[in-house]
Amino acid sequence: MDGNVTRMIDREVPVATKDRILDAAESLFMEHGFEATSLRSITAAAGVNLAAVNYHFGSKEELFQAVLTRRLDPMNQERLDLLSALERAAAPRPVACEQILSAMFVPALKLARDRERGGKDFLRLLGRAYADPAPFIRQFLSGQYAVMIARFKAAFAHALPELPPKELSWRLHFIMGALSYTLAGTDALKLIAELTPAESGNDELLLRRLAPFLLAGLQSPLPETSAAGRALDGELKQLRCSAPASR
Amino acid sequence: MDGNVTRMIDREVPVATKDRILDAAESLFMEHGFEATSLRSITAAAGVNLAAVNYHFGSKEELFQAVLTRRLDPMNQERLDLLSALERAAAPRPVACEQILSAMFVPALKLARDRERGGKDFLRLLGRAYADPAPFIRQFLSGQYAVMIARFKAAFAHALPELPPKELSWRLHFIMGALSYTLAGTDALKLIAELTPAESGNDELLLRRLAPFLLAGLQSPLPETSAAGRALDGELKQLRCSAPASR
DNA sequence: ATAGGATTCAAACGAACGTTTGATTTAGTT
DNA sequence: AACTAAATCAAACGTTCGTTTGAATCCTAT
Repeated sequence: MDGNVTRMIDREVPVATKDRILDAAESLFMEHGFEATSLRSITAAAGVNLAAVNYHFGSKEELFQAVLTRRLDPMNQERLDLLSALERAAAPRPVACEQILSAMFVPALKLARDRERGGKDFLRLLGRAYADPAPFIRQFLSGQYAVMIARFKAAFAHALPELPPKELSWRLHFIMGALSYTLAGTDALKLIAELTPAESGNDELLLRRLAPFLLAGLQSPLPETSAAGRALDGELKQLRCSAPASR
Repeated sequence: MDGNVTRMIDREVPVATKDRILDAAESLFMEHGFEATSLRSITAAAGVNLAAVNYHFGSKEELFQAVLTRRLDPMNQERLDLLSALERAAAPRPVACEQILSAMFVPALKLARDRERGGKDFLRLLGRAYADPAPFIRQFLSGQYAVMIARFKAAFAHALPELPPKELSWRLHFIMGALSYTLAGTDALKLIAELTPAESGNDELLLRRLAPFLLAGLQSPLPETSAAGRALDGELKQLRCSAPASR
C-alpha cells in the first residue's frame, strides 16, 4: 500500500512481515490479553494481510507462543549463565540468596530497559501469561521454565540448607507470584495511584524494591515459629469454635 | 425440561434462576476466564434459557460483576470488622503487623473453607480477576477495594512507623500480587507438582505458609541497606559498563 | 376466575471470529 | 527469458458470539 516496501539495509532482510506481526502481536496481546485480541487487529496494526499470520505461524496459538519464545529463550538462557558464573565464583561454598535472586532479576531488568527489543511491553505480557487459564499457555510456560526453575531451586536449596524442600517450593511459588503480578503492572487496586508517574512506569525501581522484600520472605522463620503463623492460629481457633456459617 | 422446578422450601425461593446462573458463571469464569466463557455455556450449565442472563443481569459484563460482588462485599466487610476489633483491643497502641495480616487472611480462609458458598472456586476466580486486563474488571475491583485498602494501609503505617509511605505502598502491592497469584492457583510453573495433591488443594495450608513469608517482607530493611539491594547494585553496575545491546 | 406483571422460551439477529482458498505478485535460479 | 517456489492478496468459508424479539407460560393479587 505505502512506499517503503523493500528496504535493503546492509544485511538481513529475511522476513520483515514475520517481525512486524510479532511486534504488533506483542503489544496487542499485552494490552488486551490473548482471547480479546483478534488476528484482524494484529494484522491491521502490523500493516500486513490477514492471512499472513496463518501462513507464517500456522495459528493464533502458535503466534502467541512465538511472541513469548522470541524473548523468553534468550532471557532464561542468560539467567542460567549468570547463575553458573556465580556458582563458579563462589567456589565450593553455596551462592548467597541475594545473588541468586539477582541472577533471576538482572536479565529481566536488562530486557525491561531495552526499548528497541520489546522492553517493558514484553514483561507485562509475560506477567499476564502466568495468570492466563488457557491450557496451551500453561503447558508452554511449564516447558519453557522447567529447567531454569529446577536449577534455581537447587541453588536456593544449597543457600538455605535448613529450609525443608517443600517450604522452599512454596516460597518460590510466592516469589513467582509477586514477580509476575508486579511485572504485569495491571494494578487492579489503586495502590500505585499515589506514586508519581515516573515511578510507576519504572521497572528498574520496581525490581529493586521487590528484591529485598522477597529476600526477607525467603529467609523468614518457619510458619510454626513465625509471629504471623501464631496470629493466624489464634484467629482460626476462635473461628472453629464459633458458628461455621453464621449470618 | 426436568421435573423439580418449583421447590417450596420453607422460605425464600425468590429467583432460583439468578442463583443458578451465578453459580455456573462462577465456576466457568474461574476455569476459562471472562472472554473465553460464553453465555451459552453458562446458561447450559445452569439449566436455564440463554436469554435469562440478559434478562436478569443486563449483560455479560454485569453478570461478571454480580458474581464478584456476591461474595466480595461480605468478605471485605468482615475484614474491616476484624481490623476494627483488633484496633479496639490494642487500645491506643498500634495493632501488630501479624494481626493486621491475619485480619486480611482469615476472612479469605473462611470463604475458602465454605464449600457451600463457592469456596475455593471463588478465590481462584478472584485471583484471576486481579490479573485480567479488561478495563471494566479493573475499575470494578478498584471501587470494591478502595476503602478496605485504605484502612489496611493506614493500619500498617501505624504498625511500621519507620517505613516511608511509598515503600509501604510497594510492599502492599507485592503482598496483593503474591496473594492473588497463589489464590488463583494457576501455577503455570510446575513448582507445586511435587507437593502431594492434598497439600496443593488445601487453601488453608497455603495461606498459613504465605503469611509468614509476607510478614518477613513487610518488616524487611529498606532497599538501600538490604543485601539484595546491594547485590542488584553490583550486577547492574557491570551491566551499565558493558555493551547495552550486544549479540 | 381472571387480569396483569414477571419470567421463561425458541428463534433469530447482525457482527466478529479464526481459518482456508485460489489467484496474483514477488524473488531467485537456470 | 522462462520456470519455480515463496509470499501476498482479496474474498469468502463456516462457526460462534452477545444480544434482542415476541409469543408462551407462570405466579400473584384482586
